[in-house]
Amino acid sequence: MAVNATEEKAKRELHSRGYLLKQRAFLKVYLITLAEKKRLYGLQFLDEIRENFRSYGYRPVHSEIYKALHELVDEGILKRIKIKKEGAKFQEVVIYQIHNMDEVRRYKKLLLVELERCRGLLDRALRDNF
Amino acid sequence: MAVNATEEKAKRELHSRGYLLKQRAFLKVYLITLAEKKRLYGLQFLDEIRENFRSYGYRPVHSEIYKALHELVDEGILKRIKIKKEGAKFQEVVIYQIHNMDEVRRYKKLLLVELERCRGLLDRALRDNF
DNA sequence: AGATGAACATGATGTTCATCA
DNA sequence: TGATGAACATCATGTTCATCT
Repeated sequence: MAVNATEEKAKRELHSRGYLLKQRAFLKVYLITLAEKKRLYGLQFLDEIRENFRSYGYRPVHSEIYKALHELVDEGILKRIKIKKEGAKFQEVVIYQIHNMDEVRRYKKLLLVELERCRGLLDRALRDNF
Repeated sequence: MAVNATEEKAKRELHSRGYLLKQRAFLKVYLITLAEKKRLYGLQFLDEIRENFRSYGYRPVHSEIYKALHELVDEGILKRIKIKKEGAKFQEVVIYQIHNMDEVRRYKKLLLVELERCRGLLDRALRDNF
């Protein structure tokens, strides 16, 4: 009895009191999906996401991206790979790749439910107020 | 040149950096719509909204409702009416009613656009990641 | 006890600074 | 200068306290 504490904690990472999804979690699904498709480093993830949402006016900041990436690594979902970047200035860069596919599936499943819940909330608001 | 400062300010009341709608604004549309339909006081608004979103797991807190109501009054959208509540304990209660219909329309128009933008964001995320 | 409201605390996010290559 | 990251600041929201009937 008493609702599973682990579950409660998981919820709090998604939202507060059941309102809309936190930005951090929203970004994390995108980072996972992008990591599945391409080999990118921090600021490239940022660019991709900004570009994707340009028309929506959504423009996340770089520190949020880094924090999200760090969390994904801590949770064993992604892994870090340091790479010497090509070009005139041999700069070191941190690439993120999928670490554990089971964890990826678990997280995405969670987010699918959550995104649909949020969409339901907005649909409801649109119906109720307009 | 330089985007209208008033407009910028209005945006910041809706969201931060273009991410999803803030709870405060979300609640405000509901409070307006409810005030159009019924004569309610603070905690009754809260109950109605909680009941409406029970199945979504969304459960706002009382202080947010009061803050939202106060803002709506400050913005000239709602007006306060003090009423002696019936019953054994003649308690005073604050009813909220529509104050300015033009302001109501203006705010709702703004929120319609915003809610649709947010829904677009979520739809996009669902398509991009699943 | 129910209602209103303010004060205060926390936590998510944004801004700025530091370091490295 | 671009990239990474941490430190720090701010602000939205949640928790707690005070007051009144």
